[in-house]
Amino acid sequence: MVKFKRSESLNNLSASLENYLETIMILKRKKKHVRIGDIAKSLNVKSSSVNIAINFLAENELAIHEKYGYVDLTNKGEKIALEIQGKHEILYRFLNNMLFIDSKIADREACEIEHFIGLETVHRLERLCTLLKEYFLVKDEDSVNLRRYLEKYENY
Amino acid sequence: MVKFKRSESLNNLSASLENYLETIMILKRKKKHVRIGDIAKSLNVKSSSVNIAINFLAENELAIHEKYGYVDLTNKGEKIALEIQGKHEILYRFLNNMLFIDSKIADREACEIEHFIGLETVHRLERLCTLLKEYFLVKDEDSVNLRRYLEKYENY
DNA sequence: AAAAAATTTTATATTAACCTAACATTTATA
DNA sequence: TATAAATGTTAGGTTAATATAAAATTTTTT
Repeated sequence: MVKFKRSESLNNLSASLENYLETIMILKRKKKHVRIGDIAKSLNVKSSSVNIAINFLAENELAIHEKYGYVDLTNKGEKIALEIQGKHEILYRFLNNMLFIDSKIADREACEIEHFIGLETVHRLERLCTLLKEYFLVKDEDSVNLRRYLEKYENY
Repeated sequence: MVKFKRSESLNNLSASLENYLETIMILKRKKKHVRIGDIAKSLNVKSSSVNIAINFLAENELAIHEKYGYVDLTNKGEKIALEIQGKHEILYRFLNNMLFIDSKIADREACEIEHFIGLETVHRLERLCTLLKEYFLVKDEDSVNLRRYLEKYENY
């Protein structure tokens, strides 16, 4: 029964732990009170796995969890969650609105890439999107043409 | 002593195994003969770890490895390695030439993202780069201006 | 060619992230 | 309110991916 043992100062979280933080935040927006089981269902893992991860986050002051009670984020945890969610959103929009990747695939890829891309990079990506929309995709027709051009190699 | 046990048909490789394939290919271009130790040095892991991974790849007909001898790729292994390297290259160029991300950071991020982004997505990304260069970054000045615009939030 | 050095392999250990199964607690209901 | 159902927790496994240490093999040097 090996659990989480990254006992040092914990300056950077794993993709998995980042996902737990992100999921708590998303669920909180819908349900107000988040429980271990909600997180498990949302992430498609067992509640025992969630329990261990959340307790680890709680030990590191990123989440709050009373036994058999609700799960919440600390300020520090929420800050990180918001950051990741921001990355996800920008990546998703780039993939879906600019590259016209199918929304399910775009979401899946954004969900992975968000853990490996720096804040500076996503900010620049966001600005590139804005710029392209303003100066390059002026008319609806432009967007249709871009899509047509990008999709040329669809059946690779 | 738990080793790799994904004995099923192995339709998709882990990021780690993809990196081993990619590394073998890159080293082969420089040295002709690749040894376990070269891979270890290149990936900053111990040769014992490399040994286990390469033998697993060999069992799955992606690499060739004679005891105490050289390491090579099978055709199947090379095909995968080329695919990943292609993704890396496109991602790197996008990050570095379009978003003006520092080359070391761009390389590091490309090296992670390459394992999570689909072929279709990178192909569209590549085409977007081509298009932007042709129609949007016509003069050198355009590129300078784009860079200035994207770097506005450098100190976030 | 024998000894020393370097490299590779094997055996064992560690860690993150999951799992199953059994136990504990809370909530709902008969 | 006692019991059943649902939910949460704990204990113990499994796997991928690494590590360390020691044994095996190859290469180099004396």
